[in-house]
Amino acid sequence: MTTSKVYIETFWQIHRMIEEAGLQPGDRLPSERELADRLRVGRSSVREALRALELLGLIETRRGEGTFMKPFGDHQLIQLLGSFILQGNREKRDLIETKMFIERMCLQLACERLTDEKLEHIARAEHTYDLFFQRVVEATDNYLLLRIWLVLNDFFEHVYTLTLPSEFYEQMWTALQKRSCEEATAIYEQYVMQKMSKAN
Amino acid sequence: MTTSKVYIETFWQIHRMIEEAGLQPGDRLPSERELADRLRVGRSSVREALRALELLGLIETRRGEGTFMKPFGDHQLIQLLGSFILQGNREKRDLIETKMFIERMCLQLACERLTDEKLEHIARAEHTYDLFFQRVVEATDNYLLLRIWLVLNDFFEHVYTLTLPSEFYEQMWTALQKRSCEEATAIYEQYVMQKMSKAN
DNA sequence: GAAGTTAAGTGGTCAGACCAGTGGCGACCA
DNA sequence: TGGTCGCCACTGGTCTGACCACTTAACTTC
Repeated sequence: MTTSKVYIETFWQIHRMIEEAGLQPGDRLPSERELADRLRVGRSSVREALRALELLGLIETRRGEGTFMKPFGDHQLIQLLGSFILQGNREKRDLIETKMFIERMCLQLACERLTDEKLEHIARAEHTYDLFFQRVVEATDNYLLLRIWLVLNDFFEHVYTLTLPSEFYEQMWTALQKRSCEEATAIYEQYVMQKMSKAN
Repeated sequence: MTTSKVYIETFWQIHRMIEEAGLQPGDRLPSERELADRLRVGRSSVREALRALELLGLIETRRGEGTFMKPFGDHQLIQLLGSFILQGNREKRDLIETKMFIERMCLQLACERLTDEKLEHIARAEHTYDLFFQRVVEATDNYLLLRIWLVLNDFFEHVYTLTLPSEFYEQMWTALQKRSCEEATAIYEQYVMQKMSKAN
């Protein structure tokens, strides 16, 4: 009311600055020190504002290089999911259930849309669950879905570590190569869902 | 995997602390200085982590008083995020595709878990798409899924208005009453997906 | 007992220092 | 000439200590 918080003010000023300068994805923002200087606020306030912009997915910071506009029209609605974090086992169950459902959904979509190029990309992925599956989700060509999955996976990693045998990755890749939705789903259920049901 | 940035680590540590202490809405968190002391990081890092939690709607800070758990149910973030949406066609496609997929997922889950009480609740819902479907999603008993759907729906409403004939609601309710996943899915595809494919 | 004062604690902000990466520029060498 | 190496300026990341504005509660005073 009386004095609005500086970092909020700064947030909007930077946001306006981005709009007025017409910054495009990949473009660089002024350095934190210069922003602080220009807006006549402390660097810490600038940083708190930048954190918000980062969380919203508008910018990306790279140490030693600078702050950049993030690629893709990245409406970060999904971050809202963060509000679910309020404690409890029930939320964990919900998280696992939702994540598995979405992953199966992605497998289906991937089978429909998979290009040879994307297939190659998946093949080259390391045999860790998150890296492998990220490429599968990318193959769906649905950026929103990717965002949702990334958030779910991020939370998931703080709860469990999922390691699967090499056969899983090999069989899954074979199924994807054949674009066989049924086969991919079956493999997923056999390995992942079985393992997660035991973990509960 | 390993996040080198302190403020991200701190974010998760505070989050864990909230969980383990079982903090409820309205409860107070330790002061910034105490958190910094306890987690052995600088106060500025604590503040950047708190900013993130605040943006996610988990906490609320009151100058001179402290930091408190926030009651959930706040839509303020959605409004904030709303100012960032620059709707491209690709994003629309992703939104519609994802929302429809999730709704079908919810139909499946609802058929598995639907209680008579929830069924009644659905029956009493008005015949508007969002109100009807919200109750369906609620019937899945998965709060995370509900959160995701609410966000998707919120944005969806800024793009389209979906009106369906009464038959849809009646047929759907009949299918749910029978707990028939196949039937419900078929009705969904017949009415919703058909209509949306034309809208594109 | 009530009103006013004080002191301690809290979030908000700033300035300055240092660390750790990045990248460009110039000196040096083959 | 062409390449390489190393220096240095600049960037984000972090910490510290200081001060302000505000709240609360204990204390003093009438």
